[in-house]
This record gives sequence, C-alpha cells and structure tokens, in this order.
Amino acid sequence: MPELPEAEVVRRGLERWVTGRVVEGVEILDPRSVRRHVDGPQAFVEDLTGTRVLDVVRRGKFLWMPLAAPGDAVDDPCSYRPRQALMAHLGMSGQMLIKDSSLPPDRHLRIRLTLSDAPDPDDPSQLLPTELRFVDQRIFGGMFLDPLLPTDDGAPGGLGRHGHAVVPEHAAHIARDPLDPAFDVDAVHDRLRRRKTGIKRAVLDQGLVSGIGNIYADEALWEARLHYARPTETLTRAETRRLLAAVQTVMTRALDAGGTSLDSLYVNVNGESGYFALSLNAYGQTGRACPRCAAEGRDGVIVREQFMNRSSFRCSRCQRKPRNARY
DNA sequence: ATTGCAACCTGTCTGC
DNA sequence: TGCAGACAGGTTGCAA
Repeated sequence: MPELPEAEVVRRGLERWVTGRVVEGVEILDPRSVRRHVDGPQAFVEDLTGTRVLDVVRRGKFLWMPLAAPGDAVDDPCSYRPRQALMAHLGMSGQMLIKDSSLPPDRHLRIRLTLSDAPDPDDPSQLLPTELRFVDQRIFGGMFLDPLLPTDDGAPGGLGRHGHAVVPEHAAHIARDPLDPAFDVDAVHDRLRRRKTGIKRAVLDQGLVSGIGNIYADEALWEARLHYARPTETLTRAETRRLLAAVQTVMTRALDAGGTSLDSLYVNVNGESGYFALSLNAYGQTGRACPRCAAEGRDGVIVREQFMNRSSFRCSRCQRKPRNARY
C-alpha cells in the first residue's frame, strides 16, 4: 500500500475537499469493499447517508472521518462529540478520488459517495467536484462505519484538527506513528528491548509503531545501517533513536515529494502520482551500487532477499547480517 | 510470546 | 500465442 506518507497525502486532500460536506448518496459497486460493517453493505448505505463529514484523521495507514449524525447541528466543532466515523484503509491498491459526477466511472470503482455542493475555497464562484470515489484494484482495502470510542491516552488520535480523545474501535490497537506529535521514541525502545524478534519484523508491527510498510522499513534500515534480522533485544537506545529518526526523515521527505508511486496504483485525490520513487536508496534497487558506499569509494551493492514472505533490500556491505541474526 | 502461513484479490511481467 | 509462475505498497486470523 500506500504507507504512511501516501495515506497522509490522501488525508490532506480529503481534508481540503470533503470536510464539512454532507454525504447525500452512497452507491456500492462491489460489496467486498465494505469491510467489517456489522450489518452488511445495505446498512452501510443507510447509516452513512445524510451524515456530515467533520474532519479527516489518520493514524498510521488508517484514515477516518468523524461524522455528525443526520440533522445534528454542529455549532461548536470542539464540543460536538461524534459517535461514529467512516473508516478507510487503502490496502495495497486503494485510491480515494475527488471527481465530478459527470466523469465516467473509473476502472475498479468500488464505492461512490455523492457529496453536497460546496464552493471552492480557491474560487468561491465555482463548486467543488461532487463525488468521493473509492477505487481499489485488489480489494485488500475497504471502507466501513466504526463507533468512536474514548481513548485513555488523552491526546488526539492521529493527525487532524479535531482534538477529541476518541478513536475508532478498529484503530484502537494501532500504535502512534512516527509523525504523530505524541510519538514516544523511548517508549518504543523499551518495548523493542522486551521483544525477541528481528528489527524489521518489529517495525512492521503496526501495534508497536504504525505507518511503516515494506518500502519505508527498508529505506530507514538502510539509512540507519541496520540489518533486518538484527535482534531487537540487543538494540542500544542510540540505535533505536537512529532508526526512528531515519524513519521520520525518510517519511517527511517522501511526504514532501507527494509519496511513492511505483506504478499508477498510488495517486493522490486528484489522481496525481508522487515522485519519491526517484529518491529510493535501497527498495527495488537490486544490483545497483549502494549510494552511501559509492560516495565513500567502496563497493557495496544492493541485494534482494526473501524475508517474511516478501522482498527485503539491503546493502551487502554496510548492512551486514549479524552473527546473532533473528528471523 | 513468537512465527509461519494462508486467506483475501487483480493485474503485470518473465520465461518456456 | 498461450500458459504457468513469480511478484506487487497490507492486515487478519489461526495453528504450531
């Protein structure tokens, strides 16, 4: 999927185009894209129709839109307590597109939301596009309505304007991500030290630290010069800090570039690709000289290996396999 | 607690 | 040209 930077690009697009609008119609073109909605796709249509989108929030790779119930007046957005949210996960190939209803249906269009009219903030004489389309080739992603539960950690769930201490039920097990203001590096280090596994497996665990997927795991490990099988219980605090700082800088740079588009499957809400793929140092770079080694006149090369049933990319020289490697 | 694996899907690319 | 197989940004749930 889309990992954290891609999800955040989508969140920003949705925040600008969808916040404040009423969901006037819901059309499900493929019921498999309505996930975990307890009463099924038809109830999803009924429960979502007429609600108003209050905000767009993200934690890790999960996106959600807190909703005002039909007819509820929201005079003070800070005191209104939404009871449910429209949850979305992009899976491996999900897209959220803002389009006008006059445009033809997209290939793999699964869910279509018709939105109330709203003026374009950049040009109030024009109306914004009328639809939010969920497009997903592989159907590993999906949308569903989820109750918002109080959270005991006090801070806002993910990034978003609303500071409610609530989180959707199905995002409650997701840890804070490295770009969350409340992200706690030392707390993650303490949890890492208590685990007995390899570092890459650990950073891909969304319950420990969220938002990291296969691309940014490999990029951050390369940046921090750590092998994916390094045992977590032997990490020094300095190494954990180095790794998580690498995650933060790589993700921030990716966000600035509009995300990583390896093909046309990841795009922002306007259908545009990101260009961080041009800046990848390790992921997908099999056989290329390691950029760091090359700069130092050394001969490290990027190799590809199978790990956790997926590909891992590392430098053969500056990310050597530790003797106590853990898989 | 950790780990491996299958399942959920569609599509593209490579080699025979 | 067809066909089989590998591979692709993720999450969940179950078995060992």
